[in-house]
Amino acid sequence: MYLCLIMSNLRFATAIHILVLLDKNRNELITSDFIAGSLNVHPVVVRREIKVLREAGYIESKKGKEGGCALAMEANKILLGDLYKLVNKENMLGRKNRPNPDCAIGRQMNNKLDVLFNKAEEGLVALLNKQSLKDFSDSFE
Amino acid sequence: MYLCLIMSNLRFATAIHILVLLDKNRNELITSDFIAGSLNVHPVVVRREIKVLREAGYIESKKGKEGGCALAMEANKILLGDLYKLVNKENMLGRKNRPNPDCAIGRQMNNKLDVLFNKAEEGLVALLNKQSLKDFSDSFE
DNA sequence: CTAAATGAAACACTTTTTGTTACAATATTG
DNA sequence: CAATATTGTAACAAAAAGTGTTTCATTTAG
Repeated sequence: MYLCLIMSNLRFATAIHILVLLDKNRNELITSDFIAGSLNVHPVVVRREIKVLREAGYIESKKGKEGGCALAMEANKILLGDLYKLVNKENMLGRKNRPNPDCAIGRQMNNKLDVLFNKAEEGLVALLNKQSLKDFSDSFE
Repeated sequence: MYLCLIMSNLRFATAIHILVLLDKNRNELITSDFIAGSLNVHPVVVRREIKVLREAGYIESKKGKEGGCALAMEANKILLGDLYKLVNKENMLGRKNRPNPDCAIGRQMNNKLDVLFNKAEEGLVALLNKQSLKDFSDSFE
């Protein structure tokens, strides 16, 4: 398991933005250019995140002219904690030093930090999972 | 308030390592060189973190020959959630894009994310605050 | 005075993250 | 079938964040 405690990238904000737009435009195919316009980033950045969301089963996309993407799940089944884990999959664990193994404390430190970080991660994900994409999206006017 | 969800730096791990060493060597002044040896990093990196811990009142240091630093508080008064906030003070809020203000969704997004991130941060800090430096330090053999 | 330590600034280096270009593949429309 | 609009992806460039290092002034003990 991994733990990310500092949101040092924009991926969670980007992913949730994409999903809200798709939820607000159900029954339509939305292009990455349109999403990029709302997010104010490059369309390729959007497509990168779309790939992750698609592979996780949250959305599906259609290639070619008149293509675009749409939600592939009910919005109330998409939980924000799961989304958080998804976009931070690779580097979830809090970063650790490589302490001196000759030091009695240093030797044990990373195992202790792992325990601490894992507990924190579980709590955080559980907390975020109390809210679904639907809850979040419905809070918009 | 701020929220950091991904631990993309080593500062929390470094700060907690320093504090555990000081707790395990109470009644002694520990040099940044000694700490750096245990952490396996440059002494200046240690002194940078020591400055933050000192200004927060957790430790005090003595200059000059035979100098060093020591805990300035009881270890059970130092809560890990507070420590987490301290080392991530500047960039705690999850990072956000700068969405297009002409988009009805984009316009509202960052306020909504702030609410979400603040709630998550509070929960995370509360969870970490269940553990003090003493609890953590005592778990070492 | 000398030695050992902190304090702090400045800069270099590395890693992470984001932005951009380019182009192949695919599907729709006429 | 040709033209067009779109996704998908790779490769690279640029920017930002984080860490490492050098340097030196200051302080204190002996």
